[in-house]
Amino acid sequence: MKIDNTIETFNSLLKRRGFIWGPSPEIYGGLAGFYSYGPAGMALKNKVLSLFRQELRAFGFGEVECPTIMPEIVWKASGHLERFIDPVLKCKKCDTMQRADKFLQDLFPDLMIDGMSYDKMEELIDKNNISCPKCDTPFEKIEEYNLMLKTEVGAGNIAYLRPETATTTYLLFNRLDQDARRQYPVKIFQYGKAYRNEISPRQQVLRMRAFDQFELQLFIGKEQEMDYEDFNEVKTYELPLLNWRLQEENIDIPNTISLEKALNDNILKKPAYAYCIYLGYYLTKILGYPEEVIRLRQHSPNERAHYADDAWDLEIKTNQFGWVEICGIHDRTEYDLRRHGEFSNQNFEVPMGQDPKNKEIPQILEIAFGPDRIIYTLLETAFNVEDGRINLKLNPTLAPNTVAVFPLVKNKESIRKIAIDVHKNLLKHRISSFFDAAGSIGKRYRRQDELGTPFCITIDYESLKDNTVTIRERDTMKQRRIEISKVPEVINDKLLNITP
RNA sequence: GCGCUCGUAGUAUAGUGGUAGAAUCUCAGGUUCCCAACCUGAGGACCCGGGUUCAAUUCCCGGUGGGCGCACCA
Repeated sequence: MKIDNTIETFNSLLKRRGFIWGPSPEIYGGLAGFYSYGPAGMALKNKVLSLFRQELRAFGFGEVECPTIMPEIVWKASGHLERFIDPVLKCKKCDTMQRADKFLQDLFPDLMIDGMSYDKMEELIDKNNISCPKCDTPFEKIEEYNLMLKTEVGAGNIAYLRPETATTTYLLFNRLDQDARRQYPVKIFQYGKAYRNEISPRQQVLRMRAFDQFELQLFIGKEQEMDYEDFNEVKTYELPLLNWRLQEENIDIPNTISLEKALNDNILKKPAYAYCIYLGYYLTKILGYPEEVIRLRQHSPNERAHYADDAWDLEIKTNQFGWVEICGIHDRTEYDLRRHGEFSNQNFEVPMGQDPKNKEIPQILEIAFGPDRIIYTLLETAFNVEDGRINLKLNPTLAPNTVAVFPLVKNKESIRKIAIDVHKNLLKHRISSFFDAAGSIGKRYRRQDELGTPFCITIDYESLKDNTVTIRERDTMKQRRIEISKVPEVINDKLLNITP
């Protein structure tokens, strides 16, 4: 097939090299919105997750894991049952579907549609003889479209697959409060699957019906939010911020300013929230995205989720899909804990300051990553074609294979033997090494370039004489000779120099 | 979900009312060796179901999946 610098070449690479396959199950024709990761994709994903876990330990976060299915009451309390079910109007004739509330709001800008009952909406439709905008046929009655996947647990207990991991983390609040010995902020993250019954999933893994979330939560006091110690360490960092007022003026170039200035200019309100924005940006940056493809975009007030007081998306610029949200940073206030306290009859007020009598429900700040979107955008931004050669310029620490080892020729037993020894020694040092003897040496280099392997070791005739091998770097294709005994050490050194 | 459009080896494609052709790929053997070389041999596909027909991968209908547009996107 043709190798050129196009999105088609990239899309076929994803499949050919075992990054992403689907929709799954492919042999049965596939189900829209479900994808599988191949070995290369999974290796990359695992390396991203490991890096995140390692970093978050350093930032003082603990990890939890909760069930992906929760009873109905949880989603009543969280507000998802109400907000994730959309009223829809279907035309009797042409089957066009409209979202009832939005449709009516557009027709009656002066009425307050939000919160109106379905009966009231029907009444409004009847009174005004509203019909399908396409074919002028009357609508069917309002139906519900539930974005949550419903299931039954045991006999007849209604439950839902979680539409986000965050809520399940909040349900542990009283445990976490004790576990952390009331040392606020309590910092917790959860990684796992979430499910949404998207009406029309498109854009590959960017909008799946079963997807990963990696969500960080800060449980924090109201006062602490405004006077947050850790913020001082990061306040001078400059971040590309595109606030909603800029967007309203049709400006889509972010303002790169320090967090301190953003607070002073009232773009951000709370130092602790600003810190979360920094943390989201930091975790994104260490994955190796170039600066120019990252921006932080604020939601306008009517774009925000039902629980959010402020919301910023961390977006990556892609060729295929434009700006893609890979992380959402939300100020969820005390909404979630208040609701779960109410619905479960628990008292979630805890003393947050010096005075044990002064109790409050903690605020929640959330940093929610979509690992699948990370994988896609990492691959797309790393994809390069240079003179007909595909080079996947992944961050070397994240590449599926760290090293590949080749015998220069496959039919010289002495050379092959050394190559296998070098390969095994690398594995012994727990360095991801891949052995390949098939095809010409050039072809083997190219195969690894397509996987983003940063280093290739080749054993040649000279190796037989002086115990040295060549190490070739992916981006420059330059090579130099090093001693066989030093191979793992050299690789580790190189990785260390690149690691953030 | 609606409309338009498309679905052929792993990948990207040609083509046909009488079951497919080249490329690349994969495997084996040979040869060469530091950037997709060459030779020999082999392997591999018409999205699913129904209909029309003597015969359907091809035509029709339905489903399903992709792309685009509309709607939706916590």
